Amino acid sequence: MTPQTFLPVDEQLAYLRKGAAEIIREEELKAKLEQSRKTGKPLRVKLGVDPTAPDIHLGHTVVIRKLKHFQEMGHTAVFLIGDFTAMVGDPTGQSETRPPLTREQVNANAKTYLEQVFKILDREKTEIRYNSEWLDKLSSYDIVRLCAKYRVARMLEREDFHTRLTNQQPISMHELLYPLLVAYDSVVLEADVELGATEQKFNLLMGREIQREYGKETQVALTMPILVGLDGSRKMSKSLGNYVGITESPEEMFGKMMSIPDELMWSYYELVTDRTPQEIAALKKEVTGGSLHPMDAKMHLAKEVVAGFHGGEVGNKAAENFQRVFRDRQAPAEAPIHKISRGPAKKLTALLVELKLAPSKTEAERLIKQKAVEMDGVTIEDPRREIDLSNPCEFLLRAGKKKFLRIVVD
RNA sequence: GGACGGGUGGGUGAGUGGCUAAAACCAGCAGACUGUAAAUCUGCCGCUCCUUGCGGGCUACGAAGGUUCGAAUCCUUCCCCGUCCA
Repeated sequence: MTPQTFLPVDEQLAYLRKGAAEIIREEELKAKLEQSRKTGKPLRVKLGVDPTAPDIHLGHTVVIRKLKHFQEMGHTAVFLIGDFTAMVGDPTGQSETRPPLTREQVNANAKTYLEQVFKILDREKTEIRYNSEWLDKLSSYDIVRLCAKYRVARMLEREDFHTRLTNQQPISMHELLYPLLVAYDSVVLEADVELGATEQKFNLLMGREIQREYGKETQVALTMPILVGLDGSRKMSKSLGNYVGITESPEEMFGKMMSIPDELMWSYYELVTDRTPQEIAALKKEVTGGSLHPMDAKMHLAKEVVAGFHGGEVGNKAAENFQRVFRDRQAPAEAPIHKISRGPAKKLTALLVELKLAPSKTEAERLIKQKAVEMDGVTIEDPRREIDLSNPCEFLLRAGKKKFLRIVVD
């Protein structure tokens, strides 16, 4: 590899620091950056992810985006798939032991994960590793030796273990192993920097200590804040349903972004866009000064996020569509089209379920009774309404605020 | 192994034989208002059928049996979780 030229350290640092919750220790990062600039050798930046779910959402992207920043600065992004540790289960922030995943689940998840990750990272420049590569090979002896390098009392200092202990909740032995294994990954990968969410702080710091124990240079721990979910209060997570999946359609994504509380948009600007801190500050000033409507500021945000995953053109379209539907209260320019073949008349309730606009007929009936269902802009009030499907036709069906479907009968 | 305590709808959690599809709260959904923000108000919030009715049926309170006209509630067995003692 040809020696690389890097931006001045201060410039790099300013960009890398953006949005970060904590850098431990910043002086070390600075020193490492200086060293790398001098030698032309990029830093190895580790981001470990456990493929515990098949889909990633905006919350996961915060830290991936930071890895991207390092990549943009010319450093080596090491994307570590914790295929082994996923089977152990990260106890971080868990109030209970996680059910372990099977190897098959983990592999399947890892695959879809990577596809999604490369919407952000540069595939060509990313080093992808799997920790089963080395963790699978550890002998019992190796594991005992690894365990010998850390003290129980210190392990139990962790907040999650501590609260579980005081709340008389169970902690399984293997959960104690998790932080050690993750730390060991850093030893093998010779990480200069490890990224993680704030809740990973303990694990990242542990990496430093274990690296030291194994005679390696210690990594810098850079933590990113947890992205708050759409509800504005709890962490973004799939199980809470307050998330934006990165494979979602532009319209859905846009709509979801617009539904976040106003105050939240600033942290979103910081954590899920590549805007510089100065730009964000300027924007914020405009809004507080009254020269920019908060909704417009939020629309910019939504547009950027959508554009990031679907392309700029699509972002603009999603914005236009949003204005059309919700500001001007018109039918969307392009609703997803659903074709159905001709047949006997069908009850609207059944149709709604079939089209997945309602989870059950009971629910569909409720929606109609609550005046939430429209056909071509006309509210349907009769839950017994039947839809004639005997002739080719086309209509726009709306269920609730957000769900539109253009039905084509042929 | 012993002694206790506990398992109720997405969550917390009431309910100790009929008035209970199961209080209350949270979450969720819809409508109004609006900027699909927040706040607020109203309604809904197991499934299904139709003649859409304060309608019928089915399923549901860890599991399986039993007692009873009737069980989330009583009995038996089992499973699971926690605490304390060893």
